[in-house]
Amino acid sequence: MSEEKSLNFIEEIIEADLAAGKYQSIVTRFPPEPNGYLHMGHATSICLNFGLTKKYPGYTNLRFDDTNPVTEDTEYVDSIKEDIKWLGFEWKNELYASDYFDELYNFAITLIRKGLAYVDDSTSEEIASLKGSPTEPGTDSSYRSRSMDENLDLFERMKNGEFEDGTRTLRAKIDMAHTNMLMRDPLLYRIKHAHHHRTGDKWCIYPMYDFAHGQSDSIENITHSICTLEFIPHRELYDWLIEKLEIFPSHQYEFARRNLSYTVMSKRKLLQLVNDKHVNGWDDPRMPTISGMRRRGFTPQSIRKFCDTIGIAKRENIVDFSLLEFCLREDLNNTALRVMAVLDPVKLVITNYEDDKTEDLISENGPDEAYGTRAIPFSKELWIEREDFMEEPAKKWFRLAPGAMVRLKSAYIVRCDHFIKDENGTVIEIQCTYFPESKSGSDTSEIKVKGTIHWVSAAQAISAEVRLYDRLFKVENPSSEEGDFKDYINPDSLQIIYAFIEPSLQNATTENRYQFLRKGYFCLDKDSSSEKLVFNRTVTLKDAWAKEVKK
RNA sequence: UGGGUUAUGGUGUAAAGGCAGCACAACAGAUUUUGAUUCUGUUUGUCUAGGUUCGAAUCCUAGUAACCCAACCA
Repeated sequence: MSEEKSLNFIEEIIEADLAAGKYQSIVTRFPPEPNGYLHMGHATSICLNFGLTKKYPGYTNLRFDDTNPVTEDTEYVDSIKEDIKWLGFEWKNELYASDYFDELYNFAITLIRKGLAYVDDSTSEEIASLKGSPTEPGTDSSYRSRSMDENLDLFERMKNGEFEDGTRTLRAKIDMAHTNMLMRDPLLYRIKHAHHHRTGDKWCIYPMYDFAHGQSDSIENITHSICTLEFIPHRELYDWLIEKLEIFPSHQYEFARRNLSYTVMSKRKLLQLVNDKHVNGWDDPRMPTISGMRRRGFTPQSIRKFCDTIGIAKRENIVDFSLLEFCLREDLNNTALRVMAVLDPVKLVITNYEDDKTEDLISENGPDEAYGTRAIPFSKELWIEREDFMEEPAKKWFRLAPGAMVRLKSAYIVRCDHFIKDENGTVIEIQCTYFPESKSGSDTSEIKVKGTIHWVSAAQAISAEVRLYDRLFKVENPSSEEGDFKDYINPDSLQIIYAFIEPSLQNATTENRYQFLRKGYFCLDKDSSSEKLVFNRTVTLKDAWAKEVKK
């Protein structure tokens, strides 16, 4: 009795291919260029490609598309590998387009011998002007009719380093009047005297994307090469090269990249945010990078669930950020340890509690009994949340107010008798009496209260820095707004506060996730030390009262 | 003004000529020692105009809108 989950269009293609016996098993690949950090958009591609070969027989390669030495670096290779592993996926082979440089060079010679490629001495400006426009055909380069021998000779000399950068290129000979601009004699190789992160100074000519990607797919026997919509025009060239080279026929399929509301998702824009110091690096918890989200406290499960839920299609989209938050909270609710922390403290004094007494009260650690319990110190002076007291209570107010009663979570019911203000009118102390017989777990008081609030004992509380994050942008789709996307940055996306947290948190670890009761999910930040704890707010809890207040 | 791709509630995604479904969001209620969780229910949709058909989101015709393509980037 398997639940009937509908297939996305790529799964349909794969099932048809498998059913027709076209393939016995499939091979996919995740092909990042190592020139930046992975973000949520890559996560969809990773979940798709690796997910496919979990569902169907076959495997997925990790292939670094490193054909442009000036932008690429091993620093990125390492972070990409770390991010994929963290997301919970394993690649079959770790490969590099640069592994195929010799083979690619020979492919180019094959093309020249077939009269399908030529060396062009034109400058990039000349090439651009002869290219035509989408509505006008291009013009043949005057070098297009060079003899095969001359092409072979010049291409070899290009490889040998005889020419300066930009003085010559190798181009495919297709059709300068083609309606698809990419088929107008596309560049295959360019000269770059640059150091490559893997091949060093061995090469001074490097293949273009179009002459590397499809060929690498073919060399690896990739059956389904999945990319995003903007590569649709490339498919015609992809197929042309494979056909002329007579190599393994990989096929390209395209899906629409997923966009998330209230953020941006292009390497270029993310790089600007980092360079212009709008965020503190690629792993800033506000960034939609995998490393940023990891630091923020996202779990791999929640990201995988999200990718699975939004699915795959070919139309333009902006996914609600709230769906990501839902997937996050769903996972965190099941795993986070429950603790108490007061983010905006005000003193609460229990006037009828003994002055020097401290008692240990028992509180549950997690969402169910399996997580066990722990002892929390309770005493006469506590910190409670400032927003849990209202001098003049609103209607439907369940919390503290003069004369009102609430339960202190895992402790006693208290009644507010007095409060003290400073000269500015700010409440600085709330005085209560407690009901000893209302003790949590053995309550015989028969007092019913509607509200339960969290607290920490003032004497034992420890102080911690807490970083509260909000959305990075003020608008749903910063990229589609007038002017520069950076004009729409939310200036209040980071708020740093100092909170009182319960003493057990002294042993907090980065592996654990915590729910600060009634306040949200938090995780320990890497900036923490034994003297100073730093927590990141991953996401708030849903807040029905906040909605009520808005009305 | 050429070529390509796409159009289903506020959002994302199903329905391969036969009941427009699912999830998020929103709203209402129940439970609750977290105004959380959980549970129950409600609202909202096939781009437009024609046509074929017993029957159309799906097929046909004509429109409309959005996105992509003129880097020695990927």
